[in-house]
Amino acid sequence: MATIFNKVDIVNQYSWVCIMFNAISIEATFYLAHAIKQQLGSQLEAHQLGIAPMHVRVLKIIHKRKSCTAIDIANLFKRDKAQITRLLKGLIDQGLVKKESNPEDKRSQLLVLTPQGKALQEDLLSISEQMQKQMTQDIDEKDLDVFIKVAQTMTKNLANT
Amino acid sequence: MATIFNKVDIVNQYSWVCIMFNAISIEATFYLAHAIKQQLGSQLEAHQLGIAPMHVRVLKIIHKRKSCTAIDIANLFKRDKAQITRLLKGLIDQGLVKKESNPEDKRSQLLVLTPQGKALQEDLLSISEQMQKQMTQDIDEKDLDVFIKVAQTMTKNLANT
DNA sequence: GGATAATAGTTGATAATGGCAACTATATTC
DNA sequence: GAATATAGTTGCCATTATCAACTATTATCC
Repeated sequence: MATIFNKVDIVNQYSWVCIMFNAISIEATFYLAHAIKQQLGSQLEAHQLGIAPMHVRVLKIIHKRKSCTAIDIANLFKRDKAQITRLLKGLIDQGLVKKESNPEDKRSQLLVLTPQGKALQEDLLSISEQMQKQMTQDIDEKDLDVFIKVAQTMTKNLANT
Repeated sequence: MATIFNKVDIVNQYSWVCIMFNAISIEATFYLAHAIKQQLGSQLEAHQLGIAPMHVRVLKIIHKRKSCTAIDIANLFKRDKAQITRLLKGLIDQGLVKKESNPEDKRSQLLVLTPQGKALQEDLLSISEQMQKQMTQDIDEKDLDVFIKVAQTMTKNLANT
């Protein structure tokens, strides 16, 4: 994983970007998303879980959503179904997910976690809770709530095209 | 570009993710980052500018930062210098950026926008202002400020490892 | 001033992410 | 029953991203 800068470096460089740029919320979002991805990647590597960040997100959906199909996941993540097919293949190859026939639609398969997948999901739950706790440290609960609501609204505003 | 869902779909699916997940701010960030990337990609394609989102961000840095070098950009974006070298090569190949020798360090080159690059940068400025305006529609100025500050804090918190 | 260590940038290799087009099998609509 | 739409797959390609090893140069140390 890449060298992670100490806080002074982050403060100085990030502040410069914020001062100099017009699209501050866009840049702030990109910075945060990149930092999350890097940290998640580091954690997955440190725990030697052998999966990538998008795999983690897919496993979560399968774990939580009943009667989950590939097109469900594609729709939830706004991704091309081809990409979801590939991500699922990787998880199936690693024995973490399996397909069951969908009694309601022969074209489609229901996705379920294997026992191994469920075990891994427990580890991932712990990791993401830990990350969430770390990144929200010293942030007011109300401010965090505003962050989530603003992010949600901006996502919707961008979809309105 | 992928089909962009209408608002009802986004509301329903996004709310489900928020309800079901534990790492809500992580998911909200990923959703927003993806939406921004897709919208930016669409705009770049619609305007037939022939560059990718990361190229846009690099051009902005070169435009704004005096005595800009590749390692500066790598540090600002927390990317591997190899990636920045490749991104710059693409921009140089397209005649948007050029290298000048750095009188202070023979290992290093100063990056400047060509007249063509400057012209493009004006278009990009307009596009990102437009996107910023669209995505921040109906959002209280104070809430937007909280969003940016919380994003900044979370980015720093993740760097603190 | 020379040896050693660190740095700026490049290249090779690889992985992760992402989308479009075309296809088959199946479901829906008219 | 024909036409249209959909779920999933595969081929192809692009974007993004990092690690390792390299060369040339700079900084540090003695």
